[in-house]
Amino acid sequence: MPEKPYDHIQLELKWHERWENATFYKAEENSAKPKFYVLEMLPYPSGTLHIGHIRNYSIGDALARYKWMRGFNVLHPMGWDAFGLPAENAAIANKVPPRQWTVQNIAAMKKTHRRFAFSYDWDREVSTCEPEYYRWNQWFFLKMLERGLAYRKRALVNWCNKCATVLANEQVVDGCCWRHDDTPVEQRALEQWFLKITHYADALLDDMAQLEGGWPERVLTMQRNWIGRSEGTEVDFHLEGAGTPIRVFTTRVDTIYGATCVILAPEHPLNETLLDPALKAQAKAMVDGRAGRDPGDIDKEGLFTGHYAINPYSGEKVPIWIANFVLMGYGTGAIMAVPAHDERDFEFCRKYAITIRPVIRPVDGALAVEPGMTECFPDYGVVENSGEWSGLPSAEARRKMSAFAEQQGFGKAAITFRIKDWGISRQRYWGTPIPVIHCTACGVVPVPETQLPVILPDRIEITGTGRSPLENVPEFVNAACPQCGQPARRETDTMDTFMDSSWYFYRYCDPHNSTLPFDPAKIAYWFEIDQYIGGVEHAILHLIYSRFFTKMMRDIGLITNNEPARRLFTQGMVIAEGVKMSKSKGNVVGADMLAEKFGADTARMFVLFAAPPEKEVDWRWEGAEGIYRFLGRVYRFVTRNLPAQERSGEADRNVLRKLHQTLRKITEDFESRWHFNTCIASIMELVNLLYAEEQSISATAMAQVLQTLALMLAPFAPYLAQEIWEELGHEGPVFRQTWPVFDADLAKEDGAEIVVQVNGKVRSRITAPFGTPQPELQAQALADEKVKPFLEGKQIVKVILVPDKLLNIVVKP
RNA sequence: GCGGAUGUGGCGAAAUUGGCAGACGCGCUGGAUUUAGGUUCCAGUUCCCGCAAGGGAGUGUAGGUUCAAGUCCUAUCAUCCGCACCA
Repeated sequence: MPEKPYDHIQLELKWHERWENATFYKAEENSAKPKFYVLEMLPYPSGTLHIGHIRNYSIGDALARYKWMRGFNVLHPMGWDAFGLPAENAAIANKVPPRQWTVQNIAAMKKTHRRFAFSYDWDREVSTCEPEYYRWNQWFFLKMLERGLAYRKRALVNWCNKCATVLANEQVVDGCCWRHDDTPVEQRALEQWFLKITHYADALLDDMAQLEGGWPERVLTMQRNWIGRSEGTEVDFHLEGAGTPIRVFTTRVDTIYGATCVILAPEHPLNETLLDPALKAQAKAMVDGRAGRDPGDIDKEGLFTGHYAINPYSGEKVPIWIANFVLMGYGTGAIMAVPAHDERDFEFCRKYAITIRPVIRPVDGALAVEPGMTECFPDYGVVENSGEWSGLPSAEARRKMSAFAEQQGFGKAAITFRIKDWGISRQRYWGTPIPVIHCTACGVVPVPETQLPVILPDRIEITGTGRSPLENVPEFVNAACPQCGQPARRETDTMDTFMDSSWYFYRYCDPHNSTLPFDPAKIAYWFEIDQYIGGVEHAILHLIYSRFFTKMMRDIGLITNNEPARRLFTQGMVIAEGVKMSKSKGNVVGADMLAEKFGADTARMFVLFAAPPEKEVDWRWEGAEGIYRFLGRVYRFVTRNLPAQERSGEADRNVLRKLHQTLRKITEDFESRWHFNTCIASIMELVNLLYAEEQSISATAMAQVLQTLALMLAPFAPYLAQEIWEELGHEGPVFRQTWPVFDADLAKEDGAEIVVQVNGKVRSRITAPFGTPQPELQAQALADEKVKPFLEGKQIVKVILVPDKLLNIVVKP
């Protein structure tokens, strides 16, 4: 048959229509097959998919299709992280209600999704802004409230005056609001709802052992740092005279005899009673002065309070200072300064001429001498000049001195975490309403479960100024107290949208359940997620919240797994012609643009081909043309060889060998490292060989090759693979066929090609049967015309053989 | 400042365990097809010398280990990422 031109538009359109109502991406409910849950991070419905999304989904899609072909019952769902501030901003800018804006965007993006034919089970689609979904956010909130895992407290939050709202930490850029880069963010004390993630701090840290190997080390390290567990001692320094003692946290209680002052954070509550008005003002200025600034370029500043405290070990009287480098948010908000053994304390005490007293000497050295010290000695060593503790090694002193503090009642061993409880209150409209009611008589009353969901009202005016938009909706705000029935006020804050994404992947398992967030039996079947794929930018926030939710759900008794995902893969970014893509640069490569220019197959295959998936990809249009050419080459070759013609068959062995080598490579890569770039390259090599040998391939071999080629392409280029599958006379979806098995014997070379080196330099190559022993190879090599000149007049020192690979003759003059 | 990753042709990259550096693709050059352009097909393409055969050099830089180093070790530079007064 004459070859057909590769008309990707017609070809993709044809299958697009035929697949419109296809059911073959549905996960089976009761299956005898082993299950495989592959998940890509759900997108925010901004309105368009870009090349970065396409990369993420192409990786997941290739894996899902491969797993199907390997006989797994695959769950491959998709949804929308549909709440969030951009919808509100759009509402202000374009006067479009957030819901309408969001729903339109989802429709547009779903269309693009379908165009790319990603293999999702759309029946399980989840959109987090729908009451059927967010009611379970509220349900989880109530469960946490019952267990004391959700609580309300006054806390400092980031506040932007121009937005008149709280900002999340990640919306503070260089100390200013992300929307107003001329407006410094203020710290304001507000009543906020918190989730007690710190309750699970140890579990989150310890269970990382289960993730080792399955999650990127980088992500685990980032989480470990974020949780920031540190073991130390809390010690009370009593005030000289009366007053609440100052509790400090230190990891180096062994250095406490070297403590020459106590330093409080400028916002430490004790300052209220300790400071006179003038000093209070200075302390306040200190707090404001460091707000949002890069800690690296803030100079250490402090002031003496005029008060003294007593070191409980030595009985020594030390001055109490306030300094800007002591953080209220960590430990107890107060430290003992040991300038001789801590870099920051050293810098501070030098500046203010506070005594520096060495008390730790290096194990094999002498105690430093002051005055004259130019740097501190922060390492462990041997304790000196410390009363009864002198002579002990640091580690032992830490233990014994902690125990002593506890015995004497002025302190204890303590563990401090860097991670803080998760503040989830947002003074915004487009989010999940927090299901509580404020009653003047009963206080804060949870909305009863039976009254869920608390529906977010649609009729609302968003101006972008003033208070939370919900406060202006009387029919929302005014409610009866569930306890006493008297008129009360509904909470108008909504939840952080990270709530939504913390458990959506559970909902996929049972998306239409109206009595529970999901049926535990279904979770027991599908979980853990076998492969989660997404960007590394979520390493901390989303991925730590998700792990927290999983532990909370386990403790409620809903699930039995400890962790949400067994394996996590973080794909690299996509940049455009060397620079980061961004709306402001106008260089965002949109998915629809791609589909129009080259078709979905080319676009998704190119992002896989351009680099291994964990690396950054540089999008270049010319590069994509190469893939387009390749797909055309495949299609033309297949169509002109149908039906296969009887030819000599001289090349059969060669071609079949290459075929099985290719198959082996792709199979092994899917099972291990996912270097799809080299997988695609090896298919190209195969096709290049087919072009070269076209006239010498028998009909039998040709049929075999074409069929396997279609199957191998199925995970990467589903449209083309399907079209070929049909041209070959088959029915049904190609990606539901069985993945072909490679034949190790067919893949084997006929014999070994052995590189002959002289002093490590390649001089010749010889062929020999596999396993030829050294003496024979050596004889052959020594007789080789290309090798001889390099041996002349030289003495052979030794000969090294790497069996079936290489022979190195070492000579000297 | 601390921690991590990366550095290979004009470009994206490959080399999975110390054993042929540059697979595959882009771009470029030449040829065939075509009225021409495009498409398609074929060949060439790390650098230097050479008509060629061939030779020499070469994986950020400088050393080292080894018969053999892109790969291991030491130092150093650059880029990117993360953390950053965490007591």
